[in-house]
Amino acid sequence: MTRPTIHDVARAAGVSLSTVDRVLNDRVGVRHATQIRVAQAMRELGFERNAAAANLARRRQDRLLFILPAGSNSFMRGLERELAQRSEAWEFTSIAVQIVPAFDDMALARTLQAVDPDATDGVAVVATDSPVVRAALAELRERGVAVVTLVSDLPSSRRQHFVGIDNVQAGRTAASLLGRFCRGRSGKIVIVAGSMLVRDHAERRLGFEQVLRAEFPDQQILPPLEGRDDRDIVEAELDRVLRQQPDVTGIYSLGAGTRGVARALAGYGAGGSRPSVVVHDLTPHSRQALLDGSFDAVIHQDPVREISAAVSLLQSLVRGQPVDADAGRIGIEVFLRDNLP
Amino acid sequence: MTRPTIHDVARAAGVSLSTVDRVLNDRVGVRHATQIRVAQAMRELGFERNAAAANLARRRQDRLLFILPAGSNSFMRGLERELAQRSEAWEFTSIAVQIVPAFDDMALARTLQAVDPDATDGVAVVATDSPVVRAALAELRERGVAVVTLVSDLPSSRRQHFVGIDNVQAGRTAASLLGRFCRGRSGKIVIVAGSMLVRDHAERRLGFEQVLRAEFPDQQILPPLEGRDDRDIVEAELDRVLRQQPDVTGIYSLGAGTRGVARALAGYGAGGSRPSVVVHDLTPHSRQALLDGSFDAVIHQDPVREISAAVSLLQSLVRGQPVDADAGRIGIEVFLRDNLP
DNA sequence: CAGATTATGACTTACGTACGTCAAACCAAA
DNA sequence: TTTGGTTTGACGTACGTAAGTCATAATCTG
Repeated sequence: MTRPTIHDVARAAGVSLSTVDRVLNDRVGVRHATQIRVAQAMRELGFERNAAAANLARRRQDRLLFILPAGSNSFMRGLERELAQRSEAWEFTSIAVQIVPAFDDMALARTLQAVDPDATDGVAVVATDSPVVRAALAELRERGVAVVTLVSDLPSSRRQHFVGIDNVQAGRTAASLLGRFCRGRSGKIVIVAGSMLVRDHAERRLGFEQVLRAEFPDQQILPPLEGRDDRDIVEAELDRVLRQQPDVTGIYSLGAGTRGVARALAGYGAGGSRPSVVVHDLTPHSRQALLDGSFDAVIHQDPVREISAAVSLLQSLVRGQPVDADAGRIGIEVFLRDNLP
Repeated sequence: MTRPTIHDVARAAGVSLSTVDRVLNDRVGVRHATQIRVAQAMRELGFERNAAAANLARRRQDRLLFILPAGSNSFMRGLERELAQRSEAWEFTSIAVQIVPAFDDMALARTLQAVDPDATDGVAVVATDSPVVRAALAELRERGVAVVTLVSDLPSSRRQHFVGIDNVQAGRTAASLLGRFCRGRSGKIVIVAGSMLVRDHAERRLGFEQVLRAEFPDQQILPPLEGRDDRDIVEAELDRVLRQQPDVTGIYSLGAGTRGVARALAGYGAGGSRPSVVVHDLTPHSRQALLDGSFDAVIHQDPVREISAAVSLLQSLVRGQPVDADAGRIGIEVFLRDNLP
């Protein structure tokens, strides 16, 4: 009827509460045979540790730190807002946020070095890809701090997990959509990126070109524009290309210069002749562009899920609990005008 | 530093623990002025009730019941599996599942009448739209049981909330996709439904036709097939239509006969001339069809979110906590071959 | 102002687990 | 048998809140 407690386990296994506790929390001083007996009893009774009571008794607080890039990037600001709003939503966990200059690996490395291992149990970091960052991250792990990367990964570093979407898949998804949208109108496709030095952008481009080349060979991909996630640069560059190339059928914006894309397209009006447009990240601006029909689709990663996945993953790591290999994987969302949340 | 407790609140407000408890749990016997003082102190200290401790002390179990239709519908079986697997995942909540014949309003009404209000605090039901169901549901509410509808709504009934996707929006999304996929190839669009007597199917059709008529007027919508969610009927009917109408450019399957759609399309091979296909609900079969290229997109509702939204909504209702008006709204997901989870 | 009523305080027990201390029991080797 | 180590049990306190009892203080009623 009611859930079994450690008392029930103790009785069933014929041992004392202390021994059950020792087994449950991997403490030393239990003979192997006894361990087996207790584990057996737990299985038979279907015992599950009451997490509420456990957390209450263990008056530990997990202290987590999130390191995010500065700048006007709507997505990053969304993560920050989410962290601020829900910082009290996790039991027995305190969350700090630190903002560092964007695209600045030295600054990020310095910040990582300055993390106090005695005041921080785990770190989630939006990684800039660079050797100094890798080194600082490894050192942090040496000092016993759990580390996961967020949004943009740093593979073959000592980070324990990555939390975010699969950016190659995201690029492939964009190509599947845009290719279908442009079918029957062969022409040129423009890719608008932030910078190919950022890992997630490079991966998105890779996936996009894979699929478009293989499945929609009548579309020609132009060399990518690098807009540095700046709306003015993006607008100017894209405007130039659209003037030079009259037969652009599709635009894929894989970075954060979305407002620039919308402005460069303003000339087309509502006519059916404008290029099909797929961009990343749902923001007030991309939402508006979907609604007024200037964008066709938005590929999105949900900040809410991203944050909660990062928090629970770090909690598990810090508490030494086992974690799934793909625990940090966030789904890629596709929004059209009609399924906006 | 550490979170304030009721002790801190008591001290700050100059009252006893008992009084704080009385205020916190809306018990009688506190003068209004005192209430204000305590509430003020809570606000100033930023007090938040420790849910773990509260649940531990209040040894209540919320007893919830899920009523699902029988049959081979993959989506419903997915919900059932999810409930079975995670029935222990919610603290202080026990979950029971009851299966009733599908599309059978009398059976559903009888089941609702048989619910024991002394053993059940809340019910989530996949509603069949019918007066007897409405009546049984109203009666259940009279007897003090919280009720939400799941997946398929029953508006203007006494259910307190609906948990699921907005099915009109889902239909609109399908049309946005399919219309774009078929652009440049004007022709006929086939809608494959389960039954127009089921509310969610009717709503999806409505949304689909709205958008397709308004934005893609060169496509002609054929009268909907009613396949009763049966793969064999769907296959036969669709096969017949595809033979009679040579210029079908798109298919929208809004019910659960997905396997039948795949089989009817088998004749087309991998050529580019097959109709574009959008179906509902990600299942092993629709996933396979996406992967081998016979479907273009899947509109999905996530059973995991559906269940957890229903559980936490019912918990709030049962515990008398305030709930958001749109707390049960689940996002509409779009899957292509490349963003499959 | 007595008496009734209401508001408040003081205190207790309980929830299920963590964690510490101490002593007793057990076991193996000397 | 003694010694020294390991394993186990008995017990207590703590976590923050819920919920109860009972006494007393404050306030209202007539």
